[in-house]
Amino acid sequence: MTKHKSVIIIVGPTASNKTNLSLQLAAHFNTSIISADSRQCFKELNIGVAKPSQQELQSTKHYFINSHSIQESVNAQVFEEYALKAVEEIFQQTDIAVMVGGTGMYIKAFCEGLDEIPEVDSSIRNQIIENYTINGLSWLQLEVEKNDPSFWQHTEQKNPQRLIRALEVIKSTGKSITEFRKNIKKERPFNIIRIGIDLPKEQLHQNIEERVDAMMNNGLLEEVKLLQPLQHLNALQTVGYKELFSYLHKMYSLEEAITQIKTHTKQYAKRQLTWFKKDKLVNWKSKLNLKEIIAVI
RNA sequence: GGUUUCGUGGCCGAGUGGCUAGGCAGAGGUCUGCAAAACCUUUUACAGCAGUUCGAAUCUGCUCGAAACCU
Repeated sequence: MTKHKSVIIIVGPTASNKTNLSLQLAAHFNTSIISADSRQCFKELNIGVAKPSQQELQSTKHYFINSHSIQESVNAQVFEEYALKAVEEIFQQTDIAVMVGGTGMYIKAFCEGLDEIPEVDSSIRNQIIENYTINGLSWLQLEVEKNDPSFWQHTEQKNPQRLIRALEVIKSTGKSITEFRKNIKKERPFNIIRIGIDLPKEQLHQNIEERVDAMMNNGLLEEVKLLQPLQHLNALQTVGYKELFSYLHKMYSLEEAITQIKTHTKQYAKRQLTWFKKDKLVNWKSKLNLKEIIAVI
């Protein structure tokens, strides 16, 4: 059975003009766009996450943009489910869907699926986090070593997020998280075409600096001030927001905060590239040439 | 002109005879439910010259440079 439906995924670092390309593609194929971005899905975040403009959002249907609240917990599994549904919906109209985004893990979850792990009761999770907050990393390390020694041997032992995850799974299911990790890539009922945008580093850095300046001119600081009461939320541990919270706490000057945003955005872009370069199925392009990309498809 | 204090890697900063300071930035990387997160690896020093010493970023002298005060 050959698959006659396809999802075109545009990946690449932040500020590489992916949004623009995705809009052109969607217009060309008369289809919709699924955003694969862990921050643009939040309706409360606007200027700092470089969303498409109102006009662009009206001209093309976008999924996973403004679809969630920063109060909700959004993660790779939520995205996988949401995006698969969206694709199904799009395929009722046409044979091609466009996905665009920079969140590597979300895209991986969409393409390959995640192993089934039973949902963890939030009270278990909260208790672990509370204990960790009070007793620190060494407590977490001891707990994991005691409860799940096989996982402990093979994990990043100083990475609290991974340790918390392993601990909550074994406490809630009685089984090690390693038992759930089958590493089976799910087969999707559609083709996946991956296109990566890779600009020269100097160009990318220049784009980033210009975009940060533009965000400030467009009122990012005002947006951040309004969100200040919620700054503890994970969704606000975001480049462009956390630095301005620090500025508002007088930890450094506005000028320093802006420099930090630029630096952190460049670091983020580098991490994105590291992730996507590992994916051998990505077809890399250095120019935003629609014809060239359509030729690949 | 004089007195004093100081000069540590791209930046901040500890060290006052022998033992990797550390942080930031830079470079490279990891990744199955917080991923714009979290974590790992890593390059670059002791202003210069001469001296004391087995051994000097650390002590002495001179030179250069900076700051403060005095005239």
